Amino acid sequence: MKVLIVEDEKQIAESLKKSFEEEDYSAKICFDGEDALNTISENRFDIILLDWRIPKVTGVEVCRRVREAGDKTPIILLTALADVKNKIEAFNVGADDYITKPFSIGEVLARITAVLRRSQVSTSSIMFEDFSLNLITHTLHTPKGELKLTEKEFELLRYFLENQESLISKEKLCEDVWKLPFTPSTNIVEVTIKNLRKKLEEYTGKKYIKTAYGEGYIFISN
Amino acid sequence: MKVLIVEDEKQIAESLKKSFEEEDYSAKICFDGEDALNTISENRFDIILLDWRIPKVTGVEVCRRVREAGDKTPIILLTALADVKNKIEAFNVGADDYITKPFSIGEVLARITAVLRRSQVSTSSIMFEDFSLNLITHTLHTPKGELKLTEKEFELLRYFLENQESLISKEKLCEDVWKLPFTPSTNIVEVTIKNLRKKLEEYTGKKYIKTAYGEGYIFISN
DNA sequence: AACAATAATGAAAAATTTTTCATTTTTGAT
DNA sequence: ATCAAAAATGAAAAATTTTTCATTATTGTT
Repeated sequence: MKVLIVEDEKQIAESLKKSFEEEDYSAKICFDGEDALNTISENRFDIILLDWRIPKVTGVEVCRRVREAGDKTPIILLTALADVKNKIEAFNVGADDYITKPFSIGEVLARITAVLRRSQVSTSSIMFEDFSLNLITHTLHTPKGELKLTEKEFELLRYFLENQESLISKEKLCEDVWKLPFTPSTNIVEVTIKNLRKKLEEYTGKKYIKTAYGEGYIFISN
Repeated sequence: MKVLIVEDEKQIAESLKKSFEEEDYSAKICFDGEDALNTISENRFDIILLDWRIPKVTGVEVCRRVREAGDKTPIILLTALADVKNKIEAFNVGADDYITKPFSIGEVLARITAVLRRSQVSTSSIMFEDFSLNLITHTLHTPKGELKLTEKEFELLRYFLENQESLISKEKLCEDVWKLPFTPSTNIVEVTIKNLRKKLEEYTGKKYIKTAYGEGYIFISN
């Protein structure tokens, strides 16, 4: 889980960061709106915590521009004022939630969970670079056309997309994708990875699944 | 498509009803909030158009109670005032959209389409009576437990759930579920229906798929 | 009641998917 | 460079799903 914290008050930012890291989230801090926009355009985050009053470009403006660019990363706006007008503006501008300062860490974590749950339920497909995976039809949409994946290939790819850029061991894949309680004596994972790789490369021309010798696999764009 | 119109101004209600019927929607009218609540609890609608100012129980209150009862039928609130406060209240109370009077029929139809599209995308499962079908995992959840359907069974059941209580010919099923352009020389439909019926009855004890001899099938609760 | 048309069914065949297995290739360490 | 461990691969086997087929049951009409 990658969180971006956009907040100019160093104390608050650092304390949020620390709390997230205790939850095993990786957190990055931006201190102004300009920095935030650059960071967001270059990185993928699972959620963005965005303070309303930040230097250079306001939080609302950042949010508006992110949405304008077609980016649907969940955004929670942080504000000092508990004003309904602000609330409306926040939602109008495309934010997913709105938290009033002062807040407790617990509250922030709860809201994040809620927002993520909502945004996951409401997406019927997962986008990644030049392709998307439709979760309803199990179809892979690529520039070269679309194809239906088999059950296992679909489940594996979805798992990778939900855990992008993190190292996943073969054992973990067995547990989470195949629901097997322990390390397999077989090589089902390798075989399914081979087949998925073939289809992905055939349709996108890219090699997304890297192997980390002796450790596992990583789904990454480059 | 079943629409419920809750509106005490007879002229508006009748004109909406007429327009819907031209679009091949079936429309029912309630003239007050009490009537609306009873009707909603006894019938299933695809969408509810709910006027804000209606006798006995207000539209907002109707909306609130419907949601409190766990009913997620899309609701569009109609109001004479274009006030942001009302807008917030509408959404707080669980409405899916908000239209200000006076409105054109075209506007209402457009909003309905938008709301339905959104609500379809965001539901990850379809509920029906005592079971639900998870669209992501293709799992049928029943009081007696859950089971994963095969692809074809899943697609057939989903099609039935999306076209509840309407007569569907075998040819239509072939076209829409199997994507075959013409009447089959085979009985794939019958066979898949048999298997789906077996699973449904085994897990719910009920016979949902009725056959209309010489005409087709109907998915209905009774 | 008899009949023809339509639908339901069990079981086999065909097709597809998943898993296993034997072999080759790649990797990192010595 | 050599070696052993790990991963990739092609192809076969096993399992599952989909479709076909032959037969039986049901329905509406006469």
